[in-house]
Amino acid sequence: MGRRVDPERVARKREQITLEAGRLFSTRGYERTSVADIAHAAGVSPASVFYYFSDKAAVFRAIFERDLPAAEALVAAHAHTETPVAAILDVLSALARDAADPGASGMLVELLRRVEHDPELVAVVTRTAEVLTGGLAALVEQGIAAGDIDPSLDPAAAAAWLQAIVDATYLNARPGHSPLVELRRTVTGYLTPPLPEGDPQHD
Amino acid sequence: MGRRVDPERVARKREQITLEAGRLFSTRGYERTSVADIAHAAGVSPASVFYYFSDKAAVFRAIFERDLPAAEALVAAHAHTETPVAAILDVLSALARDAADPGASGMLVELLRRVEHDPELVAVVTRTAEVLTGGLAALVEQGIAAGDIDPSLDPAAAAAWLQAIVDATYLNARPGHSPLVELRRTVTGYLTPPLPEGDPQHD
DNA sequence: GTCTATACTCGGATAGAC
DNA sequence: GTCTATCCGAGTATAGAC
Repeated sequence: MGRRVDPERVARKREQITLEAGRLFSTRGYERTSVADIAHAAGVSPASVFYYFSDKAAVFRAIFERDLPAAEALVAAHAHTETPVAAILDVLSALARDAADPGASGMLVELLRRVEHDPELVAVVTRTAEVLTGGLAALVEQGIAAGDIDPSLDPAAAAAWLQAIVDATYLNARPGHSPLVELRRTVTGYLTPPLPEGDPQHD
Repeated sequence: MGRRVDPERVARKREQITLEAGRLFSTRGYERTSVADIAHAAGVSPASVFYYFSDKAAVFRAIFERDLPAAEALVAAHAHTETPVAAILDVLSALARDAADPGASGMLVELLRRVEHDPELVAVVTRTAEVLTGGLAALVEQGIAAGDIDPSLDPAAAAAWLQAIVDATYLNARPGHSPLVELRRTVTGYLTPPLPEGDPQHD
């Protein structure tokens, strides 16, 4: 009658393997990281990795499964605001926070590479992306309604573009240099109405 | 006494192999593309590939070797202008032109991945990047001098950031969607002085 | 549950004939 | 120059002992 498996122990083991795998994938790349490498880093045997994961691709997917709750929390935290543009900047800054981390850049690159070959990975990341896109699009709509954002923008398209800009900060990450200033300046410049010659003040 | 090798023929063969390799690398990825795949696509044997290239990595590098003259021509064509902001937009539009090509996104990702493991590839692409950065930085300086660009911007940093925005168009590429509108809007918004409350007119 | 050992496949690169 | 044939190393995944 004793419990056969300790789900908490399993979760810890998976977490441990996932952590080491993430480090290796981000630095060496997916194909150049062998399961033996992961097992060695995690202090287990290759066979144990296959006990906790169905195959190598599943190890990679596990890294991104925890992004969904984080994205939901981020969006929820800024859903109700009276300053939509500031909220957008906060969300994007949070997303770009890790850009300075040298491994994060490599991880994004590997992700972009892998999604083309792993349909299950697509399912994992599109859910996260949809949450972010939806949240950002809603904020863009609020900004338009408040008159702070150019009404000619399509909210969904703008949200996708803003995320692409954040991704670009990862790709062009340089050590010791935070992209936050450029990011803020770019985003505000993109969202703000172009002030076509004449309506300078309205208060 | 006849010439033993026909350099033009060699160039054509290399070009042919490079072309097919580029297609395969961009869709399947570097590691998942075997030399046998490239040879088959080019209609030659694997051994012939190694006759024209020292190894697989050299085939990949060859794809980017022709970018340097293109970059030099692009920069030279816009070096002397009286409308620096328009020139910058032209240069960036040209760079983003290929973003519509499906596969171009994959190629960018593969490149970013490979540079971390191939020092010779770094040498190839940094020369191209330096040409572009130098040309763009010069245009930014001219724009500042002309009063069209915010003087608080650092030309070199701005040039690097502009290239990051071009990368974003690749990441945001979707079939049937031209990135040029977002690109123009984003770049002008970034470069233009922010008009801080009070100096609406100056003529 | 975790290990050792291994079956099986595949890819890069070379040798040598023509 | 271009081919066929092949060597060698590596990597995923599994079988089965403990």
